Amino acid sequence: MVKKTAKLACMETRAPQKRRLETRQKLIDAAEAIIAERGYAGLRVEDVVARAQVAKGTFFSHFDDKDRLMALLIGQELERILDRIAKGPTPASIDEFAIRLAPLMEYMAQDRVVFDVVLRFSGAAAIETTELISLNFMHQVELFTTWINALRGTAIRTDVDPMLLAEGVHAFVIQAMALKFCALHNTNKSHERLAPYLEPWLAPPKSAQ
Amino acid sequence: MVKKTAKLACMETRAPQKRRLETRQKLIDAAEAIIAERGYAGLRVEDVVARAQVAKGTFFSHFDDKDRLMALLIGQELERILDRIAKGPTPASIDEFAIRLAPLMEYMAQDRVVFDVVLRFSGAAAIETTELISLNFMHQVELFTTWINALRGTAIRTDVDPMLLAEGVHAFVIQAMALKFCALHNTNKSHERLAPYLEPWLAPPKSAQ
Amino acid sequence: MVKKTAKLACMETRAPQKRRLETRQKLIDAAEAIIAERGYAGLRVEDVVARAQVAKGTFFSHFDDKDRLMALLIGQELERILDRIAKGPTPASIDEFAIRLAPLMEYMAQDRVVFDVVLRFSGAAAIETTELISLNFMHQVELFTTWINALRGTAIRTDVDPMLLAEGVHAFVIQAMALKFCALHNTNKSHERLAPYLEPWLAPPKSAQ
Amino acid sequence: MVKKTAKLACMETRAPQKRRLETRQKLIDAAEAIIAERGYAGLRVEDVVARAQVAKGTFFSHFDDKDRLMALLIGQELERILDRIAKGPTPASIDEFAIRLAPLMEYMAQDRVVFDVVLRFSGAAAIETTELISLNFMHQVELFTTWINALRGTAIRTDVDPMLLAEGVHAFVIQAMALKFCALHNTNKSHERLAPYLEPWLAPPKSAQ
DNA sequence: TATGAATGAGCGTTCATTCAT
DNA sequence: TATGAATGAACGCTCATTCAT
Repeated sequence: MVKKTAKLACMETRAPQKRRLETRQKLIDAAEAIIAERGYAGLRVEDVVARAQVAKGTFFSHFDDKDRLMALLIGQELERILDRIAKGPTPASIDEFAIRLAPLMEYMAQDRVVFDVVLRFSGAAAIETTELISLNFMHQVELFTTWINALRGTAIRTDVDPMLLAEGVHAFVIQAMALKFCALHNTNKSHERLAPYLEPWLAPPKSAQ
Repeated sequence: MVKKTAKLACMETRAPQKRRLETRQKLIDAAEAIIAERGYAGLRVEDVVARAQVAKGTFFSHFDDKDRLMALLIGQELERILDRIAKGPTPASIDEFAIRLAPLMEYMAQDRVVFDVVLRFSGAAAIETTELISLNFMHQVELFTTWINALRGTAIRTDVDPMLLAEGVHAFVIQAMALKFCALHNTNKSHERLAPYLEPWLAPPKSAQ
Repeated sequence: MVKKTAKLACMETRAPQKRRLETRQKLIDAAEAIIAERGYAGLRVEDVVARAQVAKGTFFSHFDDKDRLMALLIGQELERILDRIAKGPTPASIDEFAIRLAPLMEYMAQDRVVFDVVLRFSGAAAIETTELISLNFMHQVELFTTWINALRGTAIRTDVDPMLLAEGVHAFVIQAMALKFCALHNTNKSHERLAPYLEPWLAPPKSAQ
Repeated sequence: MVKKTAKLACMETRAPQKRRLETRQKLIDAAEAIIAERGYAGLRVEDVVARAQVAKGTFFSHFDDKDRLMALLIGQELERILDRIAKGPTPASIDEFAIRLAPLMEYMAQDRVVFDVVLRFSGAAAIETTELISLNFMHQVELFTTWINALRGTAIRTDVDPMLLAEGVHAFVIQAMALKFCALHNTNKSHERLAPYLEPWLAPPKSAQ
């Protein structure tokens, strides 16, 4: 799996030429079109290059890997979704918290392939922090922390560090996504899978045990 | 991908003959031996039948699929591990709770292949509840509930339904397993990934906010 | 392909028991039903025995071979068709001759499998004259000879032995059937493939060259 | 059975590169060598690629199918045989006509596999006229017509269109080939199977009935 | 840079036939 | 007799990736 001729990170590369960028975009466009038609699982390098009117080798001169392209595409989409969520109002309750996250979860759980890529690239492979998916995860925790701080003391408990709570939320999001693929817990709405856990996780303890 | 001559669920199938069961066991034994030697990723149908001294056609008359066999093997192993855990003493604290689950998590996270199969067969594909992995997940929740009930009122909060707590624990287990493949959260011990979340999740609320 | 324990032809076999005959008939019925549904190419031993509610081995205790069963089925059908043709009036012209043979040709050319079996069992394998298809071929030549004799001197030439002519006709029938599978000569009606050859073959020579 | 990524007929395919042609030839050569050693029935894809020192995938990127390769090989051989026949002198009699065709018939009837492939690819499957076997059949009729024209008026009748006669001859050739597999008519020499039919078919009518 | 031919290991499948019970 | 589990050799196919031009 290790690329033999990995480009050195420090290598001074002159600005990519216009033609190269165009080719890259053609490939991305082709891939997105195919995904729109056939889903992520239906994405095949062969089809991408055919659609982009480009040779197979060209693909691999632009993307190390098919998975790398997917990670890029998925990362972009995650950012778009998170942006849209961030632009909305801060949730006023825990329930709303869950609801606001629905689009993110829906997207991640839509497809086994997305799920796989998200997991793979959110972590291990992502030491180079250029990986969009990893960045997005950080953005998610940041957003959650903001929200938690806003509700802290009212709807949200104060006995746990907001950051840890945020990470926990993120964990629940991932888990709820994973459970999408698990019939045992499969209710229809993703936020309905999330909320039951969010409540005891975030709510302030009832006064008396 | 639909099996052409799938056996009808309602079909009168008389009990398999002794020889059939023996052959099945030979296949399973062969597969386990190969996995022990070369790991799950090194399992090849061709080797299994060679080792079991059985024809390839026989393999496919017993298991739909290589993945199906793996799901069976992994399911068995999960049961074995869970049994061992269940036989041990009830954990006395939340930390111990996490520690006791380590073997389960270690096994599930040992290998991407196991991880994949567990996820795939725990859920979607497992509408047929014959799937061992699904069953094992239920067993896990049962065990957790027992433990939670045992600690309820002392180490564990009483303001949340034990069953829901148990499901939450299971969710954290899965998530921690997933995070094994995620460098950002990758600490060495699996229970160390689990514990930070288990504490606020299970512990009784501190007396005053 | 040679059966190891072929039954000796001279073996005194007691009359088959009723149950055996019933099983045999169940198999034949099942096979015919499947052929009606899926064509000869779709006939699989597995399905036959399933439909007949009989074990696989039973099939082979009744028919040496799948092909043997097919030869039986096809032979029966050929006899039925030839009988129907023979019951009709003697053709009054060469064209009619061709037309009268259409049902036979249509049946034989309907399907590559039928074609194959007919060829195989009309000849080589058919040294045991019990083979229905071989017998049917003889019946065909007999019928043709009758017809040729009826028209001899009027519509049909007298300079060639009627028997040879009959064999030639049979040859043309087979050939026209074969040509069904050959696009170059593929006109719609089988008798239209036959007639052009029958005319110069059977017609009396025009008085003067 | 429909190829998933069948190349569109209209697709702009630039001329294949030299290397591709060489590989193709390697495959063909390997196949021919194997056939020479083990006969058509002994041709196995695995052996072909092994001998050609080429990957299995490569085979299928060159030929849809094992049968397709065979059709090519057989078509080539038929052309070679027909060329040799065409280079010889025009037959001087009907008997010679039959004799001259012997090599063609011998080749086609040598082997059930060849016979099958010839029939399958001469016809139905051969709508794409690229199929060599179909082309060869046309070439045969052309050659026969030339011969018939040469003998017309002396050894061959004038009351039937030469082209129709030629097609009839071709039909007889095919039929004689088919009858090779039919014991009832199985004389040793193929032209001896052909001649009896050729005589009344081609000869001028005797002066008086 | 771009090209596109080649790679290659293994999977899933087929199904008539055999044979021990 | 009937049973049905097992056989087994090959085929077709996949498709991301490599690499020489």
